[in-house]
Amino acid sequence: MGVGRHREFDKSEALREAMAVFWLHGYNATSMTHLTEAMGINKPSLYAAFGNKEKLFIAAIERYASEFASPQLAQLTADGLELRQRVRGFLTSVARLVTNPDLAGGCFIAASTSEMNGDGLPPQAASAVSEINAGSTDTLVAFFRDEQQRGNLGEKASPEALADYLRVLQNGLAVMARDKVSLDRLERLIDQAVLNF
Amino acid sequence: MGVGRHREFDKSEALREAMAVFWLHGYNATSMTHLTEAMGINKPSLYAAFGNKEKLFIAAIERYASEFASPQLAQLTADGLELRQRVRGFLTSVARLVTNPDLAGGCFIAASTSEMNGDGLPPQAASAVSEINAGSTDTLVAFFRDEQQRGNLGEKASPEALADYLRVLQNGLAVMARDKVSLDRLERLIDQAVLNF
DNA sequence: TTAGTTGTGTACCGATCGGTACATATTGCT
DNA sequence: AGCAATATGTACCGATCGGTACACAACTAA
Repeated sequence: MGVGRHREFDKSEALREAMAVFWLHGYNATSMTHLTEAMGINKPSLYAAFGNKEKLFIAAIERYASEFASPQLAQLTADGLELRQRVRGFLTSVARLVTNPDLAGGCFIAASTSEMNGDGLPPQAASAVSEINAGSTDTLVAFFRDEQQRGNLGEKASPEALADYLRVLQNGLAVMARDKVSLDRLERLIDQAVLNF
Repeated sequence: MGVGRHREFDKSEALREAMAVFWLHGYNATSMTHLTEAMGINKPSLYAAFGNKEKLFIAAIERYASEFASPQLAQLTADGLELRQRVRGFLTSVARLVTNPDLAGGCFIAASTSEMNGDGLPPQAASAVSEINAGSTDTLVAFFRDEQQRGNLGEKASPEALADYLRVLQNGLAVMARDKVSLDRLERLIDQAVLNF
C-alpha cells in the first residue's frame, strides 16, 4: 500500500466492466457516463486510474485478448485429435464465444477492427487493435508451419493462406453473431469450412 | 417540377456522398456536420430532403446494397464456368470491393452489422440492416438450391450451410480489409476457401 | 402583379460529449 | 499531532451533438 488515501474500488473488476461496455457498444458509442455508471465510480476516479477514454479502451481490449481470445487457440493443440477436428474445435469455441448470451455479443476485437477506419478510432487505440490482429495471425502461421513440419499438412499447403483463412472465418463469425445468427447455424457452417483440412 | 423554389442540389448525388461518409465512419461516428459538408448543403436542406439522420442512413445503406452489394451476385451465374470458379469469382469481386482504394474501405453492410449491438443503431436502421442481411442469405440459399437441382452439387450438400459459409467469408473479408490486409492475401485465402466446391 | 409554396442560410436550441478544478476525506510517515 | 500524498464527489468547462425557428429568396399558378 502506498501513501495517501486508498482506492475504494477494485481496479481489475472496474476494467472488466469497462471491457463489457466497450465490447457491447464500441468505442464511439460508449460515453464516459456509460463507463462510470457500469464501473460504479466517478469520473475523477476513472481518469486517475486509467488516464483517459482511449487508454481505458486499450487496457480493455488487451484484457479481452488475454482473457477471451488467446485461450481459444488452445483448442488447436488438443491432444489425440486429427488436425481437422482441432480446427473445428477452435472455430466452434469462437462461435460459442460470439453467441454466448451471458457476454456482450460478437467479438470485441472484430468489432473494433470494423470501427477502425478513417478516424473511427484514435491513433493509439487503432495501433493496439492492429497489433492484436497481427499477433493472432502470426500465432496461426506458426501453428500451421509446425503442423506442416509434423506431416499433418501437405507439402504444397501455405501456412500463411491457412492462417488468413482461419482469421477470415473468425471475423466473419463475429459479424454473423451481431446479426443474431444462431449457434446451430454457425456450427453447420463450420462443418463446411473445415472440409479443407 | 412542383410549386415553389427548386432544389439547388442533386438529391441522388447528395445521397451518394452521404453513403460514402456513413460507409467510412459508421453511424455513430458520423455527425450531421460531416454529412452537410460532404453533401455540400445546409442542415435545413438535408432535413427537408431526407428527414433525419436515421432515415438518411437507411437511404444510404439501401443505395449501397443496390449499387455495390447486389451486383456481386452476378458472378455466381456467369456462363460456362464450373461452380467453384463462379464462387471464386464472387468472393474475389467482394475482396476487390472491400480493398478498392477509391472507395471507403470494407463493406458498408458488414460494418453496420458490427455496429448493430445494444443501442448501437436506432431501431429502424437496425431493422434495415437485418433485412438486407436476410435478403442476401436468402438469395444465396436459392442459388445453391438451384445448383443442386442442376446436379452441380452433391445430394447431401446443404444449401443453407453453403449460403452461410459464403456469408461468413464475405463478412470476414470486410473486416480483414479494415485491418489493411492486402488484396493479394485475400485472394490466396479465397483459393483455400473455395476448395470445398 | 400578387398570393401561395417551397428551398436556403444563419443563428440558435437543450442535451450530451470528453475532461477537469476544487474542496473534502482518508491514508502512511515523521 | 501534523504533514504530504492520494482518492472521492460535486460542480463545472468549452465543444459538439442532432435538430429547428425564422427571415428571406426563388419559383408556379392565377
